[in-house]
Amino acid sequence: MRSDLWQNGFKKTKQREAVFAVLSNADKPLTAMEICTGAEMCGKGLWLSTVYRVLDLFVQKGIAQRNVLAGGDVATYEINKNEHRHYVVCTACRKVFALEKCPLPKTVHLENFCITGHRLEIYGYCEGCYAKK
Amino acid sequence: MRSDLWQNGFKKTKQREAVFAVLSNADKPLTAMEICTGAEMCGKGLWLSTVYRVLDLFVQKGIAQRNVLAGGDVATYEINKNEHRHYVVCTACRKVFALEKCPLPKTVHLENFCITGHRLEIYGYCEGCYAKK
DNA sequence: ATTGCAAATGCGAATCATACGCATTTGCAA
DNA sequence: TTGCAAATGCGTATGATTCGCATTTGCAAT
Repeated sequence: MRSDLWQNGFKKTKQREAVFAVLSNADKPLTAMEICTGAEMCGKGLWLSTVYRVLDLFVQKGIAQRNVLAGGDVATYEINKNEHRHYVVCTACRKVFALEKCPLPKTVHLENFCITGHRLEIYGYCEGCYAKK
Repeated sequence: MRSDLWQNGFKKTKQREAVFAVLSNADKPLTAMEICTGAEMCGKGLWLSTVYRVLDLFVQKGIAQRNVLAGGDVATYEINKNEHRHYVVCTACRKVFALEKCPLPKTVHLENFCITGHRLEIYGYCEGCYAKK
């Protein structure tokens, strides 16, 4: 775990560590609910509203990123690795796969706009769902 | 207005025409609420739940597309033009601008996945908001 | 035109994700 | 060890979206 994590002026708590741990071990973006049920809180419960608060903090501090995948209606969160990640979503079964590298050229530039990031999602049918058609 | 629109087996109603008209005249994706208040229903009110139902129908039939722009929590809808569109979002003031052309190379391909589309969003700061920092 | 009926809408209430409020608890600096 | 600001537990509020049902309406058949 990053040792500088808790030195940005905010307190180290079990809840925050738990949320961070779940996000760190995930290979895809997770919903607040998934984080809540997936968290190991040494036997004690972790409240959903706390998860949201922790996530808000992480997003604000740049530790995590929030987004809503295509067609979905719940937000998902992931650790903000500096190399950005993109996902492939099956519109039939809603499974999510990570893309290894960003297919976007590095040269993108815009007039009168300061680009800080981008979001790319590819959607379609995964092998299994395609077969079913 | 497309003349084949109402021949796909569903009824032509004032409400559907109104929603379609608003979406057609928009130059950016709109929320259900914006569509609701923007609709001209010859004096009569248009209910939000009806707007949602009409939008669901349009999405199902491929007439419109639904998405949730980065950082936001409400869905937006737009007419599904065959040439796809992408947007630039200012994370400070939440203004949305359309991108003229897709910067993604046409050659993107994936193993074991049938790509039907993609979604790209660029975010950052618009001129005004950048100046304020 | 009129009729009949399935489909669509008006309207309100339900649901679900997310935010908020406040009393209690907990890190951590002094 | 103590004090206090910050964080959490826990419940409730809010806002977007969906559902249910009685009424209305488009349209095919008469």
